[in-house]
Amino acid sequence: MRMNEGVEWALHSCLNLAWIGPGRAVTAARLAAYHELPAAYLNKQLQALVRAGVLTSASGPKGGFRLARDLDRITLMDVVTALEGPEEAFRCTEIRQQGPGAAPGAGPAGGRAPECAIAGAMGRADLAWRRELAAQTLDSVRERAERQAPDAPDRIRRWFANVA
Amino acid sequence: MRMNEGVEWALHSCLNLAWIGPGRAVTAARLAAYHELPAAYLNKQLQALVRAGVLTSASGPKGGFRLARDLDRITLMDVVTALEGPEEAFRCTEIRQQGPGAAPGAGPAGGRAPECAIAGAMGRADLAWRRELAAQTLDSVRERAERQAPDAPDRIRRWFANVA
DNA sequence: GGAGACCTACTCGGATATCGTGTGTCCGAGTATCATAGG
DNA sequence: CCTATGATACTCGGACACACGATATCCGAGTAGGTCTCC
Repeated sequence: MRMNEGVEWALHSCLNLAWIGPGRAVTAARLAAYHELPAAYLNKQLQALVRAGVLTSASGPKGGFRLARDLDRITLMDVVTALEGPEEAFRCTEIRQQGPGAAPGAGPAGGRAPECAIAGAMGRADLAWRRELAAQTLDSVRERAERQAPDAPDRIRRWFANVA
Repeated sequence: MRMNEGVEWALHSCLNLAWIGPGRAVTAARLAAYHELPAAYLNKQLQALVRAGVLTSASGPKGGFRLARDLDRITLMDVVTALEGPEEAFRCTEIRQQGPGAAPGAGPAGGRAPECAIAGAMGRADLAWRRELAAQTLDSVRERAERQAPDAPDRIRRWFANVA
């Protein structure tokens, strides 16, 4: 059970976009170059964020990506869901209703069987995870990052300004 | 990000083992047949549980698997960790320290850089997930399952008795 | 009749193929900019 | 000089390969029980 690597890339890119400022769009190539990532693949991840409404994109010269809203209105949950999909990690395949020993009354087609106790338990854990993800905004992450490296915003702003 | 399907199989098998009773060992083939699962592959998952100390195994005739301890001393966390490994889903690859814009002082080799704020935030979510997994014992799951299907224990016990 | 050794059948355990999803790459559609020509 | 038009370069967006891990399978090592033989 391994999370898509693009989640890390996307989160860093969102923070970088915020530090650069909403003034202008930044291309996927620039964002990728900053961390030496494959540009086309990062582009793919950013597309997913656009579909999810976290970023906006523009084609052509002076085009690129920019944040669709402020960091304090973007949660970790938004980014993870955009890239990993809405489904939870544990997928109940209802094997309890398969095989010779399955309960006769509650067939898969018959329906209205109460939720599998195992799926319910795993679902509670998943819910706790999502709750924590939704409780943390990218702005809170940015705040912690700046506390650890106060010079980061300036350094990043300057680097992107020079390259552009 | 999808969890190993074997987790579901293992959890159901543990519950079945508990309902059958600690009297005798059950082979992977029997456990698999009950849900029409590939026997050899289920065997592989059960092996992992043995390595983790959740089950014990015995070879030869009258061999098979049995619970290493009572259900109330086995948590969902035990099973998940046994099959998925101890690492968390989000792996920080430290891309913040890669590329031309990386902080000069805190190289990967230099070390003692404070934890990445993003990894920390994702880690908190992972911790909430694991905490919930560790808080739920298989016995509590069994209890809920029996409340939903009170006839399940008897039906299972009888099926395994007949086949054996 | 009893005990010991051998044989057999059965199970786990790990090494070996196959498949699917994530990872990475490429080319086309669309657009803002710039140069150019005409009024 | 100002405006309209076409060419151009640049960007995103989705279609196309590749790789690695999960899935599935198979065969060998080890063991308990049964059987046969010998005392």
